[in-house]
Amino acid sequence: MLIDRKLAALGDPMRRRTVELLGERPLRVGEIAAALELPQPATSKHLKVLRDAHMVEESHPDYDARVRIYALRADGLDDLKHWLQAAEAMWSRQLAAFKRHAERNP
Amino acid sequence: MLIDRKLAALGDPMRRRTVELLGERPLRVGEIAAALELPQPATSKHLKVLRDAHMVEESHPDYDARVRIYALRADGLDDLKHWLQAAEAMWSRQLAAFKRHAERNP
DNA sequence: ACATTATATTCTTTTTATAGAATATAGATT
DNA sequence: AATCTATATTCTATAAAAAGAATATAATGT
Repeated sequence: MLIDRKLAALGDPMRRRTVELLGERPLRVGEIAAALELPQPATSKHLKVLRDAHMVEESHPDYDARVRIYALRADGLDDLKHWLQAAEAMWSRQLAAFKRHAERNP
Repeated sequence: MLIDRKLAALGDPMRRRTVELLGERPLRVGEIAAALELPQPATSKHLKVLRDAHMVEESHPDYDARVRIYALRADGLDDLKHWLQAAEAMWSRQLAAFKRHAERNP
């Protein structure tokens, strides 16, 4: 499921940093690799994970067709937000039930 | 960091299902293992991961001291919510900037 | 054409995570 | 006391993830 891939993708510190870097502006692979202090191939692989999780997208600038620019994907957080909203609802229901239970058994 | 542990914890399908099960009501280890169709030791290990990520907590009922009941932890989603809020802010700033850029270069 | 640059893919090695089996611990039941 | 039950811990094997090196691809610059 996509939400699994997103959570797993963000579970890795390097990828979380990548997302945070892209939060400032779109970047080339090389710039990301430099910022992460990681070899380019490793960086490319992390980017693939983020791409497969639909968190980022690639684009080819017209001034140089070799370059790939990665940017946050507009709908990248949607599933995560939905899951978190549902989780929050569960959470508060469960906690309310627990509270009622505790009040009945003081 | 705790947020890393939370994201990584939720990245595993079994643990995500565990959280969703506990969203209905607190459960014993044995009940969770049965629901996941996973051996008890494996289940205990997943629960440890969730505990270490401060997502769930253990309690000992007084009617049987062998039993451990796991429940969602009240503050379990807080860091996640904060991170997501910050991420959303980044996201929309970045997308707005991209939009401005696109409008300048039609 | 040749060298260089940007990125991706493949392969290998190392690390980490997971499952599964066996055992440990502690408490309940008879 | 002996046995059974609930859960945790340890150990081993396996699978998956990560880094690193080497190579591939494709475009640019000379």
